[in-house]
Amino acid sequence: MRQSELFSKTQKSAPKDETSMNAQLLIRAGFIHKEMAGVYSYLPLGLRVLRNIERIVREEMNALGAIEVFLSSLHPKENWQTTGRWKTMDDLYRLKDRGDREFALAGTHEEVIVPLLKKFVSSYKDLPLAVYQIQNKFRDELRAKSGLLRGREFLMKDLYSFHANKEDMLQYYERAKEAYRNIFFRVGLKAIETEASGGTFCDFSHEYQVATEAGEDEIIYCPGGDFAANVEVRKVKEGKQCDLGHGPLQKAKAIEVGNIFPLKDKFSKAFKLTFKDEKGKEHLVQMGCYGIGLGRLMGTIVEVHHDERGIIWPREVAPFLAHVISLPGGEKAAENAYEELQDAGIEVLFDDRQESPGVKLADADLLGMPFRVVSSEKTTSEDCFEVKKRDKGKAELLRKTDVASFLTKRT
RNA sequence: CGGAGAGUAGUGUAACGGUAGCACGAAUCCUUUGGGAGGAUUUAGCCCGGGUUCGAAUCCCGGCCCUCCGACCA
Repeated sequence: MRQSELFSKTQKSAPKDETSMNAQLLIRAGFIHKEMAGVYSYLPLGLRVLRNIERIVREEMNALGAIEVFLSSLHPKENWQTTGRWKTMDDLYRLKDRGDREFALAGTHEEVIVPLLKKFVSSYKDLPLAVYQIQNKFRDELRAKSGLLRGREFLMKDLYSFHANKEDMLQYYERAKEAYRNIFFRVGLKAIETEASGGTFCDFSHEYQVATEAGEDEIIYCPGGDFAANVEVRKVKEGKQCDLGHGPLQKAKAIEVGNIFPLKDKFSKAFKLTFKDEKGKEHLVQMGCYGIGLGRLMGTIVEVHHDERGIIWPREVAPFLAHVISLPGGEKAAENAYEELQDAGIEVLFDDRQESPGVKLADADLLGMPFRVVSSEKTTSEDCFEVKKRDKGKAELLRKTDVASFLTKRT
């Protein structure tokens, strides 16, 4: 993509009210636009990041054997009355149509997926079954905050699994953990699998927590990685020695980027979602549900991967792998590099704008592509390009023909 | 929802109760070009509604809205 054709622009200063790093950097860099507190639009570069996160999540969900659907956002009030949450879910958006008929705006989708599956699930032969979607959720947060970290409207991947018995559900639950670990690793986050409360749903759940001061949760974890719990479950104390000799347990603030629940029959009971076994006997379906907030994930990545100059996107989620910068004397070679790198299958943002070198280099740091490829009078005279990794201090001169392989090399 | 702070141009920031100014951005032209370049000309603003006052960006009241702390939170 040519930067001269990109309508979003960078800002030198962040909006004065934004104190959270992800909001400051993503707004300054033109990735997102705030419509109101907790509600954001995604601009071209931000959308590319979001789509990359979605792609990773889809790949891992599909590998888990889950099937994608797209459920409605407007829900009949009756479904929410059936589970009792029309009254009890405080952050549920409730709305009326012109005839005063009431609806819920999707805050989550158990109320839709469970009754939906009643239509299709009746036999043990229909199980197990796992469906997921990537879709907006709406929650009437009393206090939306911290940029993309807590919104009123946000993109979520929600997976629901359905099983003939609890053992099968718990087995799938373990496989889902594996998928979640893969997802967080691929988006460049070190997520700690954390024991957490099951809330009103079940005895326990697991959260995926990324330790950072920007977080609003608190976890206690073993530095050796064999135990972690949200402080809400109070099973252990900070400072207690780890049983396996990894030293004292530590406390840290963290962002919850994922949460998985062994629901059992909580919702299948409410909607009477049942199946008949081999002998014709009827049982409640056992369920699990598994969520990841994708916008929050993007915000978390920025919280963790940035420096004083801007964002440092991990490779798999970066909007483009390379940022080709055309400086005076290197314009023509830059054009060639733009075409040739794309021909080699590399996604390139090409800064072809008529701006001073200082502006272009500062913007490259702010936007945060993993590689910066500079073409100038100096590099052209040596038949080279200057290549710099965003997270490394020094640049190196590479022969033009070596650049593509250098960028695609996994290091 | 409780508490605190803030709303002035696209962004950031000034102005004692008395002419709304500066920087960046944007536009035009000239000169520049390896870390947010210089000159000239131009563009654009007091969150909304009341009140006090000769006069309100400024003081008072109400509302809206944003941020932060807390509470809440699949």
